[in-house]
Amino acid sequence: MLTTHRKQLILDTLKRDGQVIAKTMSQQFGLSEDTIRRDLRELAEQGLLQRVHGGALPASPSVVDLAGRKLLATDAKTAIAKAAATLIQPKQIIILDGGTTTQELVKHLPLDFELTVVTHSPTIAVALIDHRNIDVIMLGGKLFKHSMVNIGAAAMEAISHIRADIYFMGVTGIHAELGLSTGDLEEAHIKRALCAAAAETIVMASADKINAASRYVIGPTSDVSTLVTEASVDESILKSFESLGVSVMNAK
Amino acid sequence: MLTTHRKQLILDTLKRDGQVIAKTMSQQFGLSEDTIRRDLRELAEQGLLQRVHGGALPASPSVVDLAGRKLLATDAKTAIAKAAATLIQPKQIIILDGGTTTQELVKHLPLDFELTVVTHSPTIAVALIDHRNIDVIMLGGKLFKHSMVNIGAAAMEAISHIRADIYFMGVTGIHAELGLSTGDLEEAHIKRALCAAAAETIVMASADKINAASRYVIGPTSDVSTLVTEASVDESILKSFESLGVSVMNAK
DNA sequence: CTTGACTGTGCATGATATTGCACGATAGGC
DNA sequence: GCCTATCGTGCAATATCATGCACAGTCAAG
Repeated sequence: MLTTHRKQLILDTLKRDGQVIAKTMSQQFGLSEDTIRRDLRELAEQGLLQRVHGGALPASPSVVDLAGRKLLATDAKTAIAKAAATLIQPKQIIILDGGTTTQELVKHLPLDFELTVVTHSPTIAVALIDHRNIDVIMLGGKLFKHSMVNIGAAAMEAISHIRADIYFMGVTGIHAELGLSTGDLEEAHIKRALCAAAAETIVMASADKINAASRYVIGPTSDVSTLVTEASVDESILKSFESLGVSVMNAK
Repeated sequence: MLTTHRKQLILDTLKRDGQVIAKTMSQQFGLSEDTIRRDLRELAEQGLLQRVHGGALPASPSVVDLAGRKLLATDAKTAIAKAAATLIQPKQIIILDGGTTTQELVKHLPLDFELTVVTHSPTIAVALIDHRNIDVIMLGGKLFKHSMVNIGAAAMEAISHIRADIYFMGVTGIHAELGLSTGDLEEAHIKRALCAAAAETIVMASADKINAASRYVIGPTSDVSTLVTEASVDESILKSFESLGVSVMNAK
């Protein structure tokens, strides 16, 4: 048996069962555990799986995923969301991204505010339950649970029928030269499309997102009409955004 | 068993029951309480749970609870949902309506169940957050807050691209002669379309829905393959359903 | 055909992780 | 305040791991 073939079988087993146990594999192939361990080590180096004591798990660790799901908004996020909420006029049509900051924004809208909200996040839709005068338009698609937003072709198609006043975008990074970025390719596509579907785009970003860049680019920073951020951000950096045509709003 | 896997199961139990008891877990895994305690300690260090005397509690209030608590389910509904859950096979594609009963059904699916769920209800989508092996496809549309489901032309269009194994339908009334009915015209349209998009339709209905009729008709009762209901319903009425080709399942 | 470099494998060895038990400390019920 | 269940820590036994090395098979150059 080719080692490449064996490694493929290990990956297949991992995909099927969600885990691989070194001992079981060694028995199955009739080889020593050492050999399997070597395979696992090599596959781990290639990032194809995650090594644990006794065997291996899929590369994207679900435990980390659970750990990363912090729904707690910081004070800064609350302040930013509150400031951003003042930019909304009654009866407008606005697009809301998923994410904790937009979630906070919803909390700062009066319960009888008149508005139409377009969103691809079921979490946002649920958060708007009690706002009796807000019409919610949901964009469908495949739910990307990491960010709790719908993505994929169906989402893109749905966006193409939308024309909104404001798009409130959440980003992983906003950089004067490198532009807007996020951690997932599909999400980047969706955000780009939403940006195009709205007359203006407002980015809400806490200090750690400013002049940071992530893996996938959404578009140039000049696409943004207003950036809402914290007061603690360096003046000169904000100036560089303003020179790109972005009006900066400081939440205190 | 991998220790990582065991920890995952502990977290699953915690999510499902809202608490974990060290003694119970040790018996379940056939390990000493010391080992469980060690696991709990480590998980607590990662902030994934909160350690208490005798076991552990969730670290932060669950999103599922926040969304689900508002709608309280009766004992009958719980029993019906539990029975209905047994009709689902792994790796199937199922359509879930909105409503309290389907919400209950979600709670009875194991957290590692493999499934594709199509839904037009953001509430259901949010409830499926922790089911790591369930792919969620959301159908967009205009959110009808009364039932928390997406309706309208966009929803209809999205449905036309779907082909599922089972559709779990919630109804306001199921009547031997008057058929299936619901309180909103748009919803009736959607339900009709979803019914056509699935190989079989399962209706979950508590006693008060049986032989009741509402304003808008979804379709004939013969469209239903299985009716899941309570034991308290009159035998002769259930017989009348069976003569229409509906197989009746009694949740006790 | 022979030789030597290379690869895949299994085994030995010391290192590390996991587990169960013992024992004293602590918490919670009454 | 007492009693019991639970807890944390240290320790020993076992399982699993990484590393180095030996051996067999492959392949290509000489």
